[in-house]
Amino acid sequence: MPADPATASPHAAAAGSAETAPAFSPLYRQIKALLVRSLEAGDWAPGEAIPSELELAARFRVSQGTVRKAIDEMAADNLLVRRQGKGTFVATHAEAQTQYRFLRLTADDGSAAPLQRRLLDCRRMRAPAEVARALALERGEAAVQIRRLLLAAEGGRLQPVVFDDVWLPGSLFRGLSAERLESWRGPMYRMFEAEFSVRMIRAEEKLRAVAANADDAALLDVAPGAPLLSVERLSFTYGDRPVELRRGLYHTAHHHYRNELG
Amino acid sequence: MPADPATASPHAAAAGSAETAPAFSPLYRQIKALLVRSLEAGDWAPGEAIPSELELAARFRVSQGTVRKAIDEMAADNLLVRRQGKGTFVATHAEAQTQYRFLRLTADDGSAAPLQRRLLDCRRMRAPAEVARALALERGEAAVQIRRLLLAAEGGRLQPVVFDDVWLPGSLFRGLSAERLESWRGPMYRMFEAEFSVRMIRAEEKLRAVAANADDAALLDVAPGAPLLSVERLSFTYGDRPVELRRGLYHTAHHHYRNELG
DNA sequence: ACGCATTTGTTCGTATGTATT
DNA sequence: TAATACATACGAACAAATGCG
Repeated sequence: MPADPATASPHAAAAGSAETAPAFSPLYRQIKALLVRSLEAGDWAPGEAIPSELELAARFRVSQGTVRKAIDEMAADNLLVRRQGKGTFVATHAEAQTQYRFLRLTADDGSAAPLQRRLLDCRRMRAPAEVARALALERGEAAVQIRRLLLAAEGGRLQPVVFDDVWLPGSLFRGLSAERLESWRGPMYRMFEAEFSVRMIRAEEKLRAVAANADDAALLDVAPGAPLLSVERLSFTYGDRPVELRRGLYHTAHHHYRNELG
Repeated sequence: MPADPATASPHAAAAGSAETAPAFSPLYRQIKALLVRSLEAGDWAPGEAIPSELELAARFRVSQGTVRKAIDEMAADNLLVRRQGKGTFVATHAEAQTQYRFLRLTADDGSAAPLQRRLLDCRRMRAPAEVARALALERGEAAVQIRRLLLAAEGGRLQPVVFDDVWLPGSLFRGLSAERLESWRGPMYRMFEAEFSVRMIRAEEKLRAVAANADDAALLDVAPGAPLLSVERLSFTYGDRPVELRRGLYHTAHHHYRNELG
């Protein structure tokens, strides 16, 4: 019989609490919870390999199969990436397949040319009420606002396609500045995890069609009133804590937002 | 040692073909392929239970664990639904959780009031070129066009929110008529699988913001030129065969399209 | 170039727990 | 209560991929 991995065996846990929602949790889920906590605590850096299944099994005093099932779920959650023969690695926003995991914009002609970035500004300020609410900040707490354009090369000319307005909790992103953003090569989310240890795990988006106002129209080089796709994104890190509010305006004349329904 | 489930053992299959893409496929994937073929052939109707894991294991001469892994993947693909203590069931577009599996429209206030349907017309005709291409039909082959509105009760009045323009292959939907659509209670996809044995497994959507033309504006009760969310959906059945092309126009003043990024 | 050790992937078998009827 | 079906957990063995000596 395996020793208990946490402070209570699954059966003791089941018998012990009689009122909470998850009154019982199978062993592999307890292992998963422990592993998630290790990820959260930064025990293993993004891109790094976690210990092998056998080692984890020994550490937790459970069978390899139980560890395997925990890791399976975490891989399905995009927290880990398995590579046969090599090991299991902490997921990153840097890898080829997941490079722009959260960007669903595609050119209508299917060309996968990466978009150019143009930073408009990056400022620290008190979070506006709406932002504070979304990010669960106190009234008047600091926030960072980033505004930028993404541009596509169309017929030789750079055309703006996306206007992003990003809000981050100031407390988590001390030292983030326009200069650091400018000098960073690679996806923004990669920078967040590498430089600020903030990992975007999951996001919820709300899409709607809106008419361009004068400012948006000027930025995106469209006529005022032109239809734009508004994408409001709330991104979460471990423990479903919201850590980014982003509002994107997409000019969808030659691009579209693709989605897969399963 | 288990007898081979198909006509060749995994190793024989691996040794046998030296040029095809999936030169080797693990046993549980071969089982999965067999089960998918059974679903496709209609061996078990939607909503019906498939044989138990132990029975399938005996039938295919493999262990229960191998069947289990095949079923696990099919459940992840939304082809099957597992229910502890009861059995494993063929997925349906009728169940509560999956009732409107493919409809991502949500009211801004979070109310989950179901939308009313209003059928505009249902006609058979030769498929237009664009539709024929999307559905892989021959030139001039028959198609069915359905047009309808979805309406929400807002402040006591019914307001149109979605205008759907649906195209189906005529050969698969013989006998589909406005009358049958009118009299059907429940999701359209549920009707398709129950009455025409066409199961929508998966879909790809392309979203963009467009300006309402005169006809759209009249149907959706908005001003001409108003921004609308265009959702172009291509739905697939088994074997990734396209069986529906749908273009929805969403009025997103009080509703939005929600999406989850993992 | 070859073989070996390591790590994940696959498959089997068995026992027991939990949910449903 | 008993039977059935899926869920969890263990253990063992071999296959496939990788990397190193």
